[in-house]
Amino acid sequence: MSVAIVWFRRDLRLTDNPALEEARASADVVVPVYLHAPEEDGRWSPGAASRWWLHRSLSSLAADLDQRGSRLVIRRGPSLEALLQLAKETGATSVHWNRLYEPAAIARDRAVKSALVARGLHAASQNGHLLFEPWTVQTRSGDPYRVFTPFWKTCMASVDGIAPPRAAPRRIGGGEHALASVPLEELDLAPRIRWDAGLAEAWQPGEPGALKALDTFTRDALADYGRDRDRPDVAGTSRISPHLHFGELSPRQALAAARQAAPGGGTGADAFVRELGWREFAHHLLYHYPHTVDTPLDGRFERLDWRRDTAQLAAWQRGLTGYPVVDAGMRELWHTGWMHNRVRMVVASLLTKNLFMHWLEGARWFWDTLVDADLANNTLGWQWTAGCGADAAPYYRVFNPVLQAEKFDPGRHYIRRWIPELAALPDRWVHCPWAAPADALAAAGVTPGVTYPEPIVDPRGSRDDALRRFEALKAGA
DNA sequence: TGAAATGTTGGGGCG
DNA sequence: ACGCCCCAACATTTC
Repeated sequence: MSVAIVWFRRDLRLTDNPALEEARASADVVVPVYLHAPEEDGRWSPGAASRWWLHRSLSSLAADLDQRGSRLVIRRGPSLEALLQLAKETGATSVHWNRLYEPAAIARDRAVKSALVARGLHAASQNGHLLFEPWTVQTRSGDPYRVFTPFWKTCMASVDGIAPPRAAPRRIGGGEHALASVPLEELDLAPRIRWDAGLAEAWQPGEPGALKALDTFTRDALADYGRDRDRPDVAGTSRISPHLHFGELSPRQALAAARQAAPGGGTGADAFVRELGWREFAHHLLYHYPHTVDTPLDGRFERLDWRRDTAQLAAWQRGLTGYPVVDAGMRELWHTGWMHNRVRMVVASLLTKNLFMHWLEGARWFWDTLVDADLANNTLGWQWTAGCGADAAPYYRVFNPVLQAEKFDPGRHYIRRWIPELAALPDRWVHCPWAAPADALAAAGVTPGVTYPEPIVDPRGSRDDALRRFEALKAGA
């Protein structure tokens, strides 16, 4: 009886899982394993919200495997030692996994693969995480793309070659083993202090929840995605980002769902597929420019003297900046582990371009609080906003929180939901309470500086200030 | 996947 | 009927 190990990492699904399929095809018995080795992620080991999600997703995967006659083995790292030990215990002759693209994961996997091979084991990695692997997309001159549109155009030229997702196996078997497994609870992923009620209410981690989210989205929101995706007050987005991050869903499944719902394309489906493209682009950049996790791609930005102000940073983190749309976003993040992407850009712009604080401060906070925290997407997003990344927003692109709020939360529903202390203000002042006359504030029960903060910075002045600071970069180019 | 300043155009009020 | 002014709406430029 031949035995194959499937090493689950961030591909916590049974559908469209190439490593699982390959293992099943090549051996009589498949042993699924998850290895807990956060130290192997280096400085970007999962934050609190990610760990919360992982706990639940692993629990879900274990249940799904049980249903199919299999049984998940959980072990602690180091990964290589754990795999060798497991191979010894099971007599496995091969190890299969799906590739990751973070620098630390690439280095670890490379070392693991060569060590396994050196000990006579077969080690095989697959693509289960991307539509286009980073080294397959390049400019005419053979360089990586640094601008999204031409990158995506090149990708789309071969999009028809992407294989349709494969169905999950009905039965996997092999679960009768008596292999030791660390109880999930012992991994200490779930919070000890119960701050996670809001997360639990908002999300269903695991493959069934992922499929449900994708299905709900394609049914209810895909057609209007082009129009509604920028609206934080509307359920206009897919909310599949954490599912994609943990691989409870493959991008191929998302692509296929969009095409199935709108065979001819359609603006909603096209806009959605384009967003999948940004995810691809983020991974492309991270693969080719791994130093960007903590260093600006545009080297001139290393000279910038970002401000440090722990009180202001704390106000930003807690949703107490005095800008309703910013505070609404930061509170949505804290409460649900997620923030609408339009609002992410607004809060990031305020931090980096009005408060002029280092984008890494924001990246770290997002990393700890987002359930979809993803090194590729987070790095691209923050460098884009700060203006120091590939295809970045130019330094003079500063979001005006009031205008953005007017445009994308016209009904004030988003603000009223997350900033209840402003809910009674008339529409006119909800996005800019500092401009409201005293009697309107009093009537709404708002006392500036007491029930709701005064703005932490003056947007006009700080914008001009930031532009001056950035100007020095241009001069030194 | 900006905002603000500046420029242009065209309709309507009015003498 | 005409020119003038105002200004909203839109386009372009600049940061």
